[in-house]
Amino acid sequence: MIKVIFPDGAESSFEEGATFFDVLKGHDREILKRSVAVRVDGVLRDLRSTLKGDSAVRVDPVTSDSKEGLEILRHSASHVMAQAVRSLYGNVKLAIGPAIEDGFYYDFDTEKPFTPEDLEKIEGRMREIVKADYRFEGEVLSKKDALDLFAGMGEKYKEEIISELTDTTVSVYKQADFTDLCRGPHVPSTGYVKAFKLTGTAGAYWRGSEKNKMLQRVYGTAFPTKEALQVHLDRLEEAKKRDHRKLGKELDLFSTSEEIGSGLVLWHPNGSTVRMLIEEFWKKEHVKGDYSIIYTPHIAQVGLWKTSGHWDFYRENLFSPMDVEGQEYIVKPMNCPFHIQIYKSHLRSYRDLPVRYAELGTVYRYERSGVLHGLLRVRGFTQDDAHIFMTPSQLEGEIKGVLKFTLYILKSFGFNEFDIYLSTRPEKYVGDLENWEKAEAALKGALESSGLGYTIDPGEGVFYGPKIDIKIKDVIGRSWQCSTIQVDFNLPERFDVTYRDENGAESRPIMIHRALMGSLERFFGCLVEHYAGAFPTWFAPVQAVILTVTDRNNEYAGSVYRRLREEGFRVELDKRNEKLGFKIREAQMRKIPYQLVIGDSEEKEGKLAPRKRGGETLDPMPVDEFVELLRGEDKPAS
RNA sequence: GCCGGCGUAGCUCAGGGGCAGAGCAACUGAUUCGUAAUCAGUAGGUCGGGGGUUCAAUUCCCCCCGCCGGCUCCA
Repeated sequence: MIKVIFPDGAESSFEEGATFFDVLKGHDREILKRSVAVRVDGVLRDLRSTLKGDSAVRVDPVTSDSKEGLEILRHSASHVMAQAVRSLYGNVKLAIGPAIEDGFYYDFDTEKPFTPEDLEKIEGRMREIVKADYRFEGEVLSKKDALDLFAGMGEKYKEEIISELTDTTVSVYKQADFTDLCRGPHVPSTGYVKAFKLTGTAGAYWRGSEKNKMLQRVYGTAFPTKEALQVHLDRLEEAKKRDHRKLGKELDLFSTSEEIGSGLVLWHPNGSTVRMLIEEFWKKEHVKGDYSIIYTPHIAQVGLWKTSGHWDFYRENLFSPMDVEGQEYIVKPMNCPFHIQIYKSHLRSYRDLPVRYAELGTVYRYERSGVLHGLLRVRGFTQDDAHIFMTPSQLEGEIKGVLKFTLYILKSFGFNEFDIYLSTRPEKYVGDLENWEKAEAALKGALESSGLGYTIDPGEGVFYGPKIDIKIKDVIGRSWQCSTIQVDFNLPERFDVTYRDENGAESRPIMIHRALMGSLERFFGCLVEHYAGAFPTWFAPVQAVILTVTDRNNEYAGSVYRRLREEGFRVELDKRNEKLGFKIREAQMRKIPYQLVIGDSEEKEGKLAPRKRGGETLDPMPVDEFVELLRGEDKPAS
């Protein structure tokens, strides 16, 4: 007999050879219903596998609503999909089919790419397979037997995977006549994959390398219940509604033009107003934060970037040089060399440090056409850039200061949840190891003494130094990479940046590169999606629109309009000969925070009747009172 | 850059080898109206661009451009 200990502390005994089905059945039938696998002394196993060995084991059910369980479910769904594809299309080779963040995919090597109709066909066949409820049966083979098996099936990708495994045995799973290489575990049978949907196709390189063959990937998702699947699909719908590209058009915020070129953004008056307000706020806060605001040119001699190292590291992303009287110039891909030149325009003393230069610097990078995406990935964008030059002993304190400043700015725009990452030295790097270690330690120290939780992203640092990235969470839970704080020992070296230390000796300062919003384009796109276009009053392009009920009210409405304008508010006056309902609808669709209704009764009493964007109507109030109300909202969140 | 899809009026979209369609927006007129669409009329197009097949191409084929979903990349 083997003693089984459950997570709640309960214990029972079973014969060796009992399946985990039997084990759970005796413990809790409800949990068994939701279980897709078990953890046995910490190791994931199939429900169908059996108890053996030790005198006592701990058994934790893995339910489909847990993170692990969901992964198992989705992984099984990918096998169901592979089975469907295999049965529908003859000459298909299987590559890999893992569970991912929001679902699963499977890569196939096919003669013809899948069409949307194929997707429906595959989904239909998957439903048949689910209905047939085939058992997932695991089997362990020797490496050689497995190689023979998959070689016999012509599965060259599986062969490649197996031959690179170091284990002496490999496991395979079968359902009906379909066999796949798989570590497992799986749900007990295909019937468990009740709620799934195929979501798209894509080309994907074998093993993620451009040098390899492009395979056909099919994406799908699966959930424990139809309801959970629907919630997920609704969330995708919601994200679609918030898409900044769609809202950008609807709210007349920005556009791009085929005649101008890809990835180059035109900021329309509405979008420009938001940007202007962001920039004004940004500048004011940077002055308060002891930064000097500077401006630098858009083109410069290519030598600057040869010195910086970017010419070697990022040449394929730089726009081609232009010839200016025999000198090669490029349009700038970053601002740092300019800031360094300003620093170097004087001899600096340790007493001058830290020196903080901030610039809303517009840069241009040649992004490959396939990667462009709305405002989030463009070829011309404005960084809210700054470079801080400091002594080594100032480093940690400066990083702390930047962290605090960053969170303050982000919170001002209504973002309150963050994921913080510390990216360490990548494979391709410059500089010596000692400096890298110092820099990583300084970043870590600043995070820890600021009491901020973070995740380490190994090898994701920039070639010249480690960095902290802050991702903001939007209102529907998506992450956006905006802020970055990078330590750099390299550029000061390359540009021979110096200061005189306490002993009058020439010393090397350290630089921090940092951007809080990243780029204004990206940050704006994020704001659009976070607020679904309904911007807070303080940076809404139009804060209020006055709506007259009839022509009789035009004169009074005009005086209210002038008053609000004089107070500095962004107000419009809609005195078109239209019904009130029509004007409200239009203002509502433009997501203007306040609609101010003025009819005969308001006019008589010198009032206005505010209606909020959400539909709430306020009692008519004197104009002065509304001025106070609006003034109260016309400022950042924190 | 690569794989796939798409590109028709300002916007959203229908159509399809034989005269180019709707709704909204625009414009004109009527209506003076109280919290999400008043009515009528008018105008609007190189069907992304170039080439080819055809008596005839917006429709079929090829190339290019742009956009979308991914892959790869992202200082």
